[in-house]
Amino acid sequence: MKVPKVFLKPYNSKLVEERIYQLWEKSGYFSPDKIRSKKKFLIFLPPPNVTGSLHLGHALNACISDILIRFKRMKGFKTLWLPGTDHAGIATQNVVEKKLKKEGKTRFDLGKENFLKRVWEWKEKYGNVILEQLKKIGASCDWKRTRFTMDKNYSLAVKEVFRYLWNRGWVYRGKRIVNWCPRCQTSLSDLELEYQEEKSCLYYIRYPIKKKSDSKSQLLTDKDQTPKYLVVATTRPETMFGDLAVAVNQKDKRYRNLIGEKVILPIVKREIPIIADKRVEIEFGTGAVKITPAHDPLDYEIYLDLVSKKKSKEFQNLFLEIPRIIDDSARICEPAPKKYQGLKVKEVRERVVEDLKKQGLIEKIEPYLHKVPLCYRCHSKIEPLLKEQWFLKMEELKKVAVEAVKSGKIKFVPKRWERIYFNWLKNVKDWCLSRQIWWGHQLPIWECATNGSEKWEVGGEKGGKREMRVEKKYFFSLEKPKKCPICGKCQPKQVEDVFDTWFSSSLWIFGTLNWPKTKKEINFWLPSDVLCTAKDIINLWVARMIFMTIEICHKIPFRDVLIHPTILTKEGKRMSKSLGTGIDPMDLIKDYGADALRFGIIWQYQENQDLRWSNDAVIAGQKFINKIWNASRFVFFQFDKKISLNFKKKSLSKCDKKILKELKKTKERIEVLIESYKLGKALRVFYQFFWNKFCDVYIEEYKKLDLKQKEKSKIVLGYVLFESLKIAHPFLPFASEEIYQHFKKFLKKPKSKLLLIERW
RNA sequence: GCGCGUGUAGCUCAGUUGGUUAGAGCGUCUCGGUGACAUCGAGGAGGUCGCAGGUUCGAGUCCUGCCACGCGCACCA
Repeated sequence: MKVPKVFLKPYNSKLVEERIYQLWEKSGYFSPDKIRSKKKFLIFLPPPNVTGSLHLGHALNACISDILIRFKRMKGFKTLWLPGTDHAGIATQNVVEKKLKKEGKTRFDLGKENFLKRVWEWKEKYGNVILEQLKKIGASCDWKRTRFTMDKNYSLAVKEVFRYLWNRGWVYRGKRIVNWCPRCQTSLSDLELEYQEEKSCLYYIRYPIKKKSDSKSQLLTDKDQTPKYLVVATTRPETMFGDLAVAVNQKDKRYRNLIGEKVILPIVKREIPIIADKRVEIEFGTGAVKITPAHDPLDYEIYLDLVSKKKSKEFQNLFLEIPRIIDDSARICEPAPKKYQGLKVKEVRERVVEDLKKQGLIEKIEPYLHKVPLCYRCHSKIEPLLKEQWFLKMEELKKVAVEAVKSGKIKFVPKRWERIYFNWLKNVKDWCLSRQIWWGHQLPIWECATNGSEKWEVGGEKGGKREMRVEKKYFFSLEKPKKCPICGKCQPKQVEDVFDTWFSSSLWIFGTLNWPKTKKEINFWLPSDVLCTAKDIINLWVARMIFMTIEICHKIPFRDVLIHPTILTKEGKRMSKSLGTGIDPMDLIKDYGADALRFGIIWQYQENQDLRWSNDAVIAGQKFINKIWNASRFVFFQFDKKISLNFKKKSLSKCDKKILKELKKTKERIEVLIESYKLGKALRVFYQFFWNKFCDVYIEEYKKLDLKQKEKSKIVLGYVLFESLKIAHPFLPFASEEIYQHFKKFLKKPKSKLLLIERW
């Protein structure tokens, strides 16, 4: 038989990949609906942000999942790899805002409605780029089931989950120091921060001590007297206008007798008490801390303690109102002195220090290295501000999450990542759900317009004290209410805040399975088999999916959590687009082909270690694919007529028996390795078998056989190649499928139209 | 400060429960177009296995300490 013209050397991915992918898609076998089987296998694609484009990390993730899915599909499982995208609240809003900025506009110029229109337009245009890129690397997702976190049904799921949590009494409006991004103009959760080292200063400021016996305040700054100051060390002198007290440790002998006395806050000359708190570290700075409840979480807690204990009754009147002296744009505001108002925090810091110096109130300034929190989306400096936000109580949910992993129902692979998970859950604070951006799911909470009294109560456990609003003012409603259920007469307004984007992500498992419209799919599909993801979203996403899915569906979301390594640059640095250290997988596909890229990624993928990317492995992949290609050509040249792959044991030569034995061993080993996610090793085992055993040894020995034996052995030749193609397919789907399409023509009775669905 | 990970050939990495001469890919060197394959074949060079101790008949592998790099968490007044 003639070898078809397209079967030319060398292998050319450009002539193959698109055509083959269409063949697969058209066949419908990416969908589970076409597969009849009692065994099922489900993987959820971690939904990439609509702002995203594929990087090597995504590619690694996709390769692993695709190998598992393809393997299981060939094993006869009803397989579903469910894809989708995440609306990615802040990230997406920022992208569109940046675009607007180029037009010289802000989102406020457009107004909410028009701005959201623009975001939707942007999403429709660019939101699916990453999914198209996934197709290029061969991902066999069921694209018909592609979901988006703001689909109609998904949005309903968000509301229904919230209703559930609301009815459980786990949602409350609380006052707390939140991480505020002055650029994005929103609160952020602790997990949405990045930290950066910053060289700054520790300022030692003298707070004059008010004389005890004096009824009138009198500053003790006369040079003749021994000046009596309480020296406070701070990195943020500009916040001093918000000070309500100075705290010392009761065990600190230096200050013990000062507790209960008062100091004069410099510049504004306000009297504030000296209080005791055990959280003040004696060794740090001077051992005296200024307490600024509106701008520091620890200070706020100390404040709450004082208020709730009512121990310090004499200070009560000082604590009526917490002065907030930094506004939402990180500028100094009232009640700070007029001269500083409207200026940026950093500028005021310098000015305050200057002013204090003039008054001789700066004792010393030390250089100080510390980490400052940044917004993980726009990298602006976070300003801790006292704010009212919506919180979700974590007490019960965290128990659920801990139990699921501790009991072994959910396993982390490698196991050591469990520690990260448990550690976070152990210390987790209530989840700040509300964001002050526009792009996202608006909270289904409504506000009664008539009942506006302020009633707050301090509650919560130790270390997690909070102020909670207790009076009836807000209520849950799925739709716009016709009548206010609280007062019965007003027209309630929906709260403007939207959900933390990770709140909607936490419902991914069941939101994508058409809950709440139906429970059928959940019952059929859950739990999924493995979640393949990166370590940086273990808490942000994985943990939250675990408790949410168990709480809502009473089923675990997945059995295994496969944490894959991070792909680093050759220098061991993080790949980043902005630093120009990123490598675009699409470029590699152009240069070497998708299979070569997949080979390169999986070849370098070892379970434990972050990998330093090297293109060499992709080159090796290209060579290997070409090797398979050429070996196949050789095999096909042997066929002068259609054959069947059934051989008789009697007719086998010595080398036939040997290679068949090796094949069997290889196949079994690879199966075990794939099942335990050791894909890099599996690929190497196959590589060695095919190249060293099959090509180098068996084919060479075959050539030496006499004509009569060759006639019998060519069936073995074909059989081993066929089996090899099957093994190769999950790893190198395009080339193996292309070769199979040619192979089919030489077979008397080809079982399947596609290698994709050949039985492993 | 606490914890985790890593350190093996020029580069990227394997190395099972301690057991001969420490492996692969890429690169490099020599030779070779011989029935698929030069994106190939045959062969070679290249390693004090981070450092220092210890356990052992025997350590890349186990223990202790140290060094270097990376990461996470806490503190961050």
